Amino acid sequence: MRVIARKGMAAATMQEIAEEAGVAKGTIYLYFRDRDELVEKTFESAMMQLHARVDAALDLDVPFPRKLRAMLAAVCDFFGENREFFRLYMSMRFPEGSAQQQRRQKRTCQPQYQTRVQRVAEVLQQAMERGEIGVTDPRRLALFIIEGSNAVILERVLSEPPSSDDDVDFLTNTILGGIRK
Amino acid sequence: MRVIARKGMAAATMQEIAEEAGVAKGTIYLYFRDRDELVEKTFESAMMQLHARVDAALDLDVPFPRKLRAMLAAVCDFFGENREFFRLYMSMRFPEGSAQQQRRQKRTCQPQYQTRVQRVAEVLQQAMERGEIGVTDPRRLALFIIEGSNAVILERVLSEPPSSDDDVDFLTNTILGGIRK
Amino acid sequence: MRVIARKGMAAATMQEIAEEAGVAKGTIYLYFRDRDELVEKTFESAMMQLHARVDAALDLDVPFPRKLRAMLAAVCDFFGENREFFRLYMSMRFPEGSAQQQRRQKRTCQPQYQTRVQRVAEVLQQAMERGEIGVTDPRRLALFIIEGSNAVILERVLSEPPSSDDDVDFLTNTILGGIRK
Amino acid sequence: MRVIARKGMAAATMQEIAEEAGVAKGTIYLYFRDRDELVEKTFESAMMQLHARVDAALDLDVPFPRKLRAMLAAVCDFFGENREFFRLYMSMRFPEGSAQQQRRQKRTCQPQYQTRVQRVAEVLQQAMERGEIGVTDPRRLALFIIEGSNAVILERVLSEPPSSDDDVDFLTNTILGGIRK
DNA sequence: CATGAATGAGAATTCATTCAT
DNA sequence: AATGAATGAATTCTCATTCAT
Repeated sequence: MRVIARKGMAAATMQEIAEEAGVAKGTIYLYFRDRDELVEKTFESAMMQLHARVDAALDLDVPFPRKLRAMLAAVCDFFGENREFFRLYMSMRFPEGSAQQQRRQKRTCQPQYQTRVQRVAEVLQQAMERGEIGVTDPRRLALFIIEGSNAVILERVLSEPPSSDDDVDFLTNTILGGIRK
Repeated sequence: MRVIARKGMAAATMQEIAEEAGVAKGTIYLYFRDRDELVEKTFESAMMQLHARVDAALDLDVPFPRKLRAMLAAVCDFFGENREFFRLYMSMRFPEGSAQQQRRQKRTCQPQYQTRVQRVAEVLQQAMERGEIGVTDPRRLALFIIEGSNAVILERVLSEPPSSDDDVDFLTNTILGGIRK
Repeated sequence: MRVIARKGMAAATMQEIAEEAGVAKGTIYLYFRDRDELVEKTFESAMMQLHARVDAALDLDVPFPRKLRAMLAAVCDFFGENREFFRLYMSMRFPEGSAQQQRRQKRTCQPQYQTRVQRVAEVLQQAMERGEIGVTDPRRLALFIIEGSNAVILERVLSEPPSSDDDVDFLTNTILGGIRK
Repeated sequence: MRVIARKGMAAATMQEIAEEAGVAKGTIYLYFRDRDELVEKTFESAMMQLHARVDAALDLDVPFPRKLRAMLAAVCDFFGENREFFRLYMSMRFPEGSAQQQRRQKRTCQPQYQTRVQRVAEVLQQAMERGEIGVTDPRRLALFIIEGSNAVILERVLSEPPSSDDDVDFLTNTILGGIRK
């Protein structure tokens, strides 16, 4: 995961991954059929961590605004602690490589992403049903919130040095209240 | 551009690009020094097209809400017409490859992206100064709007078949009014 | 000839030769069947110039020592004026490339070299017959004199800046008198 | 070394070298960074062998004429046993290829040649100081003897079949006594 | 189990040669 | 006659994968 995050999915070599892992190249093949499977499993494992934190926030039994804020904080923390993870995240959304590789990645990685979108959409749906927020398409809203937030969070996390402006406040307010005066 | 968009920046081979272009491999080298330059120039050219449309929308002399809607419509149309371009767009934001390649890509491609962010931020700033929208950090707001919108637009463009729900309406309303009831 | 001398036979490209000649690449093929023929003809032409000067010296009707000195002076002058020619000269002696290329080069270039050796050997033979020098194998002697002299001459010509020690004196004396005290 | 000697430094391909070595192309790159390093190391290794033999002859504690004869015999034997090595030897003196390659070759290969010249020059200098031979420029003399001898030795070694005339006698006598009657 | 040397398919790049203009 | 854009075979180099130890 560290190597793929650093070099990007396409440029990460088995040699470098083996070195970082402190094993020989051949050893990797005792645990993964081939490079593609390694990348796949790495994705899954990385996303699990993000999922776990986001789910914990979404499972809180609090009013929606606090739930939203908790989720944004979880994402913010996660990317802050795993500054290079974002590349895995991006690679996963838009698989590269041969048509076959792309099909395979899509099969295993997209579900991971879709799960996250779906989870957020469900929470939004509940909030709509409880009258906490206006009614609209929950799925599109989930996408909008997730990626809009990611962009803001990544901008800071990737900048050197990361400034401490409070993105969570900014995002919570913008999402809840919009920008109209 | 078609090949890079289809296979991803790292997986596109000179052979396939040549075939798609209907020329021989060697011919490409008459027009580009090497693979890196080809990718670079392809980026620039592709982003120019998007920039041109977005700028046209932002240059309209209309109230901010209509300007925002025009911009979203421009992006929506562009990605609808160039369904595979999005991958170029994503690759550009997070360059892959060797450290050297990454540095080079950062040097040439990031500015293209930053230009777009900056352009939107300026328009937002103006709207704030005119009292059309609430005052906040224009740059973060630009990032949030651009990537949140992209996510929604891409979701539809990439789905088969693209449904006709009006993303522009959805996005305009969500951005302007927020989701609070 | 200038390009081959500068870059070496293998590294000289048709493009660079064309540029130096001030014509287009295609034009060269109006005058030479292919690259091999160009190299061949270039060799011949270059050697002609050296031959002409050496022959003029060897044709002088003077005692052998003066003839030897005149020949050495001719070679010295020639390499001094054509500082890069030596590379052509070396390439010719030991053809490189595929077996086929080597055969072809050997066929056309070796005779040029052999002609020079033969010419010197004849003059030595005459000197032996006239009792001007001791009797020995004239062909081996010719080789020894030619290449021994070349080495000394090239050393100076290729050094920066060429010093003015008199190689012709040194060589004439060493060849005639040997090194025994 | 065999392939470079056969085809010449510039025309030897990695494929052919691999075949001759009985390994796959890729294997070569486990032992040499790139083609240039392979050529470099091959030079060094080849010259070491020649140096070792020549040095052994020059280190003998015998009068100069015997020392000279021993050196010539060493060279003669070496080229006789390594009939194709001469091409390496020649390539080394006059590097070909791009300006960059030439610079690199000059840096690594010329010293090998210069070492040999220097070694012979020192022995000549000693002989002069001991009054064994006439006083003259030892460096030029070394060049003259080395290359003159090489030419004679190669002529025989490269001819098919090698005749058995004694080059060592011929050379020793000519160098010591000159050709004057 | 672990290793890492060896493999060879595949990618980028070069350059002699052709041919329509 | 001259041109130079286009070609594609040939070459260097990389790296996922295998397998004998």
